[in-house]
Amino acid sequence: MFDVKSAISMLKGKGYRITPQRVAVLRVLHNNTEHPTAEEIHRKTMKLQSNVSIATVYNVLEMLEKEGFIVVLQTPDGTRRYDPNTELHAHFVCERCNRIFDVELSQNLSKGLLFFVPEDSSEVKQINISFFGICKRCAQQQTS
Amino acid sequence: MFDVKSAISMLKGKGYRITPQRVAVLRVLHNNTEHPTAEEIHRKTMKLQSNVSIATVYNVLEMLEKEGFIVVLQTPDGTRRYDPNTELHAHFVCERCNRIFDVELSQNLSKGLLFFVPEDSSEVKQINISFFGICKRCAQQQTS
DNA sequence: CTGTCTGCAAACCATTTGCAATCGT
DNA sequence: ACGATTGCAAATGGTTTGCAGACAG
Repeated sequence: MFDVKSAISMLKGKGYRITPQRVAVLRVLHNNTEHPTAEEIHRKTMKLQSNVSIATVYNVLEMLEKEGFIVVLQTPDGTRRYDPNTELHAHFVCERCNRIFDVELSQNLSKGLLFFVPEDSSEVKQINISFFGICKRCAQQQTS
Repeated sequence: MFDVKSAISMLKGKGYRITPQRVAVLRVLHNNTEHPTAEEIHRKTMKLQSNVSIATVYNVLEMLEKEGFIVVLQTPDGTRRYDPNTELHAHFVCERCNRIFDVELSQNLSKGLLFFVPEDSSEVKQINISFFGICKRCAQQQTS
């Protein structure tokens, strides 16, 4: 998980301009374990910085992913969610409410997985492990 | 991997009508390891059955997923791809050309993964393991 | 100052939807 | 015959784009 101050100085070092919009998105994502959508990030960012457009949120998210500060998750409903935790871990994805929960993996299993990285591909940049099902909260509600 | 004839009889047993469109989509997906998009499936299906609309392809795919004959994969570019191989296996996803390649996992690792299925969620219906990177073919081409 | 970054609003495009006509059973 | 299924064409909605103005360095 990045630290806001050091993330800012790293971005500055790479030549990026430090705009209030970028800082606000960084602050929203910092320590965020909710796997928010772009729209949710936009809503929260506007509370810190009223003049932020959704287009800018997408711009900043794309930049943060490119620079390795966040990872992007595709959900079954076709939307994307953003995760500042870039360590190898798994997700449980609720197919009803589309929320995502973190699932910790053991060191052993993580290393075991890397063993299967296909060698004929140049480089594996990311690994995604997802369990799909219905979360506890949705399971308790009637199945309409 | 389903067999076309037994898939048809299973669907018939469940009360589904056996339309030429459904048979054609089943035939396109049978033994298909290309992880095609809906549009690719539509194109190939039309070669077997000229009167198939893209809406019907989506209908049939949704039904086949619901009945457990195929699994749906989300790609980084936001489109969906369809896989008739419902056994637990991993994928290598090329972030440049968006093609998907199968990666076999050992029995041991598969079982190890199941160990991490979160117990406080009612039921895990599917597990997805994906490696992201650049495939050999794309890596050989110049990086524009 | 200068070129990057932003906000706006339109464009994009995979997927979904509504409905009348068709066709499997 | 009857209701499930289809094709059509429009709608949907998350994401992207083009561009003029704003602003960080």
